[in-house]
Amino acid sequence: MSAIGRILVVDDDPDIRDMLSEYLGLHGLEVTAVDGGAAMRDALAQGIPDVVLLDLRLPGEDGLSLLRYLREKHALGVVMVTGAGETVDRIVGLEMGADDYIAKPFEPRELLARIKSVMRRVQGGSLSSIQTATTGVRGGTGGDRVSVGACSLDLGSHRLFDAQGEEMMLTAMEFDLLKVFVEHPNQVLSRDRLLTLTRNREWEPFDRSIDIRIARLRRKVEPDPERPRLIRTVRSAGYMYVP
Amino acid sequence: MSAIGRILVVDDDPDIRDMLSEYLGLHGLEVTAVDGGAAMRDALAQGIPDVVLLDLRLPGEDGLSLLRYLREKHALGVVMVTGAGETVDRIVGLEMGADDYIAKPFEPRELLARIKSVMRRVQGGSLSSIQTATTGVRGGTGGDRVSVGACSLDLGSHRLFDAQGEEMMLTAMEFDLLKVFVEHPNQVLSRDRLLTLTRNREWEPFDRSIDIRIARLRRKVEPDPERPRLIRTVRSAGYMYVP
DNA sequence: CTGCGCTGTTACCTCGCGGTTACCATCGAA
DNA sequence: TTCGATGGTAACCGCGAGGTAACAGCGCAG
Repeated sequence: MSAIGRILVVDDDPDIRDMLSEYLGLHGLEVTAVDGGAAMRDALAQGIPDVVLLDLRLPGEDGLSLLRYLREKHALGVVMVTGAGETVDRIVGLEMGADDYIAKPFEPRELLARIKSVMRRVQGGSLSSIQTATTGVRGGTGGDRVSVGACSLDLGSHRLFDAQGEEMMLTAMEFDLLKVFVEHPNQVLSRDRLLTLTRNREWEPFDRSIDIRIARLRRKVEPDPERPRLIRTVRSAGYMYVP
Repeated sequence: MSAIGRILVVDDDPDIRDMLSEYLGLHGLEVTAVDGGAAMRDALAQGIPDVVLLDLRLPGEDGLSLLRYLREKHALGVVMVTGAGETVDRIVGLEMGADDYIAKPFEPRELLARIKSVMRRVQGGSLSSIQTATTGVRGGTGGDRVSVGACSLDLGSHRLFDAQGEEMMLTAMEFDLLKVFVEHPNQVLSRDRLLTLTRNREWEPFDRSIDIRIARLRRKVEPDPERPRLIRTVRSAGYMYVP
């Protein structure tokens, strides 16, 4: 399953960084961990996470000023972490604009819950259709339906239906790949890009896995897999989806 | 005499909590009062009320985000309380999905009236009532009947009947899980989501409890438990109910 | 206290997904 | 045409996700 969000951990203790990276990673978050303000700015230059987990007490530039910096420059969620005796600062931190707060030593599960809560708030408006929190019972309809050639793809239920309405079973990998294509029509996507977009890994030369994935996907969505029209091969460049 | 309904008061002011507990209690409501978001979640883990009375201005996680949380996780009524000068937020609160709204300082009688109104709507209408199990028999509502494959599920009495009308015994856990599925058809539900929706706890990696629950439920509702069709496995994503 | 039923944990097994390898087809440049 | 480069895919295989049996712990009724 795709990552539920990206988090940047800022803490000077390497043990804590390792622990959090592993724990949060296992729970489906994409984690980056750095040790201080300078490294944080570098990381932000690489990409903006949904949430920053920020230690209040840091050598050098302290957490509050980093918080102020984040609030000025970026629109993201911030969860502050403070040492044991520093609960007094709670009000200060929150008034500064942190979205939530947790004191060391913390229960990993509680931290996760708070992060998720902030993440929901952050992702709520901007990002792509995460389950819109409708009031009451949701209608029985699945998510968005997208037509793919003669087939129809249900993004909510991960299901593909052919022209006759018969369901074709898709594996997780096939769905991810097809989804990427649907989201990037008429663009040549390199193998590298395809691997990144399906959150798999980096591509290395002579990696044929993408080709296999394409072949397997074509067998399911192309009317005539021998002569593919939907998912085109662009020689020495990659593949392209043309609706 | 039995309580006419259960209400959870979330307010950081102890005086207000005391006052409301007494006043609403005297008027036949079963009241629980807590001081913030964390305590609210704890209280919800104990049992789901009919209505939550939610202060908009709270230290820490503010009322709006709690409202969003409630709307995502539970089917219950929400009445927002705001401070004097905050009437501007009315629209925001209601658009967020609060069922009603009242401004401090309020007349207790008016508050009670609004709560009762929301409570009627919640208890009478489409919203569920898991809590009937613990509070004993609530008005003998005929309970909605939902068909699940060849079976039929009575949401009011927590009973499941097979094609021949024979009753199949369901444990509490099995009912909760099945109910969640019925309320979210054709959606892939992650293990994490399933656990929170059944009011259990957070999920941690390698937690197999959900799998066991699924297996046990399948044995009861699937015509052929070997080849499940109703409750489908979505590899590396979760499970999905397809009616 | 005792027995019982519910529920989570552990452990083991199974199976299918997805990647690697290998070989062939095809394309493009000489 | 020839030859290297590129892509298609058949076949194999390792591993990890998921099913579930068996056990343990717990709450509860008697």
